[in-house]
Amino acid sequence: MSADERRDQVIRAAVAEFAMRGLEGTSTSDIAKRVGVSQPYLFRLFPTKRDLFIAAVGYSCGQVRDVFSEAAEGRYGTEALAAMGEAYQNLLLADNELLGMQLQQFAACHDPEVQTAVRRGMQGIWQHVENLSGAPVDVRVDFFAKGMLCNMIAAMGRADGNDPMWQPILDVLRDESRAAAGPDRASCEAIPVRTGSPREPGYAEYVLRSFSSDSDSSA
Amino acid sequence: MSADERRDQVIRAAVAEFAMRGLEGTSTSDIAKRVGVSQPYLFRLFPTKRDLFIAAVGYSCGQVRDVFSEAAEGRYGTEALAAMGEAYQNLLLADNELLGMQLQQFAACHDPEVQTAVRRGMQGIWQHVENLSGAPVDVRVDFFAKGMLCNMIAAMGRADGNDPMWQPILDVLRDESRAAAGPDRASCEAIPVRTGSPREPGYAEYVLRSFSSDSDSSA
DNA sequence: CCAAGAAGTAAGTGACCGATCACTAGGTTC
DNA sequence: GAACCTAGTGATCGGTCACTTACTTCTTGG
Repeated sequence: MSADERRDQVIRAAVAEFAMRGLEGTSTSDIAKRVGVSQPYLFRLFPTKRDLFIAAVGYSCGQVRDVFSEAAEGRYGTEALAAMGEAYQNLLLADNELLGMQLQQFAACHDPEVQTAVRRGMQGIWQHVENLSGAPVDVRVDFFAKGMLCNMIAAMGRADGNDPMWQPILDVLRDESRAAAGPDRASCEAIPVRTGSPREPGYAEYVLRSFSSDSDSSA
Repeated sequence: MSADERRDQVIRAAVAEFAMRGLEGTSTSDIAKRVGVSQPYLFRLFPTKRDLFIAAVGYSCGQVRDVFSEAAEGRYGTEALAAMGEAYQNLLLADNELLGMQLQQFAACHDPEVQTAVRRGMQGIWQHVENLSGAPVDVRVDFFAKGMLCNMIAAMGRADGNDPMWQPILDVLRDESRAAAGPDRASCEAIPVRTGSPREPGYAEYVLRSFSSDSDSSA
């Protein structure tokens, strides 16, 4: 298997592991074990654990963009937003690595390099939602705000809808996103949608930047 | 110094440390150093590091409640909510441990015991906001959703308002909370406010539960 | 056929971490 | 003054961590 293919495999495994225990709580052995390679080999593919984490952040942000693209296909304005929101909530219900990475990446923002990567990833998602929906900024702010609240409720394990306290809140989150797509909010319907935003450079770009010519110069 | 006073001191130090590096990234020596006691002594005050983290979660949730109480004093309905929101945003600007604990506690929710503690803490805050504002559930959902979004933007270091991309978003967050308190949303104005919700059992209750009679029975 | 380079690993390193244990100092009570 | 309690420490242990070094095996193209 080529190193690039391996790197891809490692990143996917890293997403799964980092999503559970975070940057500091995950050992490189855990990731190596999941891939099925030796732990030292990870350090040939990625210079440091943090760099692998950053790549995982980029990958998972790309996944979010893909989910949004798929959900919004053929829809416009707030209707697209509602579809994206519903797709996202459904994703949180299915135990998914996306939630974990969302939580862990913000928690790891104390590290400046991680922070920069997270910022870039979130900007990419934000831009993508703007391109897909064409909705005005205040509507998008609402969209993201509620998404973040969904994350927190899901983190607390109350996204399955079996809790008397959180269920009404989840209902509000779901109903409002549906209502927003209804006919009473007409301002966005006519906004032309700029689709096909060029796929932003994600983890692949990172890999290229870091490993374009990884030579043992001292050998 | 009595053990209870020390425990309090340790919890405050733990909040500061855990807020930065999280449950797994913080060493017990770091916390001990900050307090000025030996690291082994922490384990006389708290049985495990995780228990200390849980106590820190409880403490920081209590702080949030206190901030809300102070901000909402003498205000009602959405007006109280707006004041709380503004107080919270100002708190995020001043580099505060609250943000870090917010982020870290959700990231640590993979641990079931931590998750339970976080859920209890957030339920306490949620209940507190309901009591203070008396606002209907959809308004409160909006309030919390935007608070969570503020957290994320602050985590990315863009809460200081010097970023061309995030500034408009922060403006929306601030303006909307103000507008919501304006006269065009009257439904909540008349709702009587139940103040003085009994201070919920926080970390102190935890301490009592765990250390009510800590005896070396084998000696 | 063989050299060069790439994929991959076994073994190891020093640092660190959470937790334990045996112990001391100072005070209180009969 | 013996018995007892509480606050607090030094030493250290078993284990884990990220990362390194030196090696082997496989592939490939001239």
